Amino acid sequence: MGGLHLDVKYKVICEEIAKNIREGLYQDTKKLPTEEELIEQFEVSRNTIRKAIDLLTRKGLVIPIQGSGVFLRSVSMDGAINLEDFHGLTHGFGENHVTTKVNSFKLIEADEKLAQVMQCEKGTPVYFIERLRSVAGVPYVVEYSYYNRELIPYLSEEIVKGSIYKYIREELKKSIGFVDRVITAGILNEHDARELGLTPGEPSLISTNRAFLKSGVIFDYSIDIHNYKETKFLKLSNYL
Amino acid sequence: MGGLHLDVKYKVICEEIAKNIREGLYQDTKKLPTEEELIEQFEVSRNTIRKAIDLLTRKGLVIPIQGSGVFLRSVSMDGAINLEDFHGLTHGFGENHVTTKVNSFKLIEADEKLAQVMQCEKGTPVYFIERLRSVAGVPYVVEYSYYNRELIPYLSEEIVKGSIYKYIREELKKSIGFVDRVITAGILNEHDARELGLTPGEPSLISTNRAFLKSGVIFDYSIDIHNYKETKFLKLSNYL
DNA sequence: TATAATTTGTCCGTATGTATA
DNA sequence: TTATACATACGGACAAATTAT
Repeated sequence: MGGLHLDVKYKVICEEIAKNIREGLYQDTKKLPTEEELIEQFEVSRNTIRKAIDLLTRKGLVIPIQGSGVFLRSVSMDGAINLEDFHGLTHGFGENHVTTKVNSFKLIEADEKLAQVMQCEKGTPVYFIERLRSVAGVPYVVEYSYYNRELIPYLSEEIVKGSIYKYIREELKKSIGFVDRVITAGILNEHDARELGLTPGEPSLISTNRAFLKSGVIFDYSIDIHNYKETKFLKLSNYL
Repeated sequence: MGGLHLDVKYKVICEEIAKNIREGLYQDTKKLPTEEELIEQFEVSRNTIRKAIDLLTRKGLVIPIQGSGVFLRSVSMDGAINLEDFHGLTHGFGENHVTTKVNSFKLIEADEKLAQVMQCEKGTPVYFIERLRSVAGVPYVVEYSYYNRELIPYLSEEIVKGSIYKYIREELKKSIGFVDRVITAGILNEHDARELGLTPGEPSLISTNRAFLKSGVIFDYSIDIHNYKETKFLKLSNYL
């Protein structure tokens, strides 16, 4: 799940509690055990428990209220993309439900404009991929992606058919550090409309993304044209 | 900043550093001083500095890289709504640039459907407000808002003309706890198109929001129909 | 209504690990 | 290899908000 270093205590505990939440373990009280109880349960310090809860909070699963407890944040996330906890479509919807049609897969050289947004040299070899991704058989998003080959040295039709992010994490063992996402609405052109089973001129929900490795370099630039009838972005924020 | 309890050390330090960033103090190195230096500068513990940096990271201003430093995250936020750090239009764009036209302002009773989304009793008195908000003279968003009068006991035409959130924070002295936001795209109807100076059938970028007080109750439910030609949502995420 | 108990929030200090330069 | 700089983890003390008595 992105962080990958699951050997870290607070992340393990976070995952464990998240699993408990999914399985409905806290449904009677609608809140987590107290910090004190979790400390005993996991045999770690208070700081570590608090870091785990902080992670759960940032993912939008719980909301701590001083003096009262850590409450489940019951929001229906089904069929929505949680912007706080997004690691690719397959991770969110399950590998079985997501099917991918590869419309284009080629190696190109970055022109001036692409080089600028990807913060690389002009002429850098870049994989260009166009994919139509469907969820449960329904066209969901047309993705236009660019991957810097100097950072992602090998991609194949096979990999591109599945989850590229999963490949980067699990095979290349590279850690994704952070992502910039700009969300807008636009008008479908003929090509994208046809792919999505919609009509040109209808709206689209667009996400333009730049993904960075932990070292701070951009390895992926992509433009996602979403089916506006199917896509919901979820943003669960806490006041800072 | 919303949290308001600026008497808390790490929030004060966060604001201080944010101000420094805005003023270009770290532009030469493009990174913050080391934790050690910040500890000396602010005369606090390492934990407190780290909490401040954590806040800055969550707001999307910096990105810490282990072994290297805390780097400025140079993303142009101009004209965009940063989903991580949003406390009302006026807060983001400046009070002078935002003008508000109140199209409707009345007290109603929550019907079954509204009561359900606002998690209140059917029949609860609720303020209904329709506003057109413009930025620098350009129509930006049509807002349909519902405020629970049992939580926000008084609203006037005057307040509604300005920033309601500011009023809640500064006059009512209530702390906003968290917000659920669902972002979708839709098709403009005749009314909203006219308000936004667009054409019916054109796209809209829609944000449907529920805002909670720290105690966990919903005080505001609103549907924002954004001018798709003007609005960009920004989501700067770190991998968790 | 007032008090005490419960529960999370802030802040301090220290030690050790890990990634980068 | 060494030094630097952030990450993880432990411990304790007190404050603040809520809940129960």
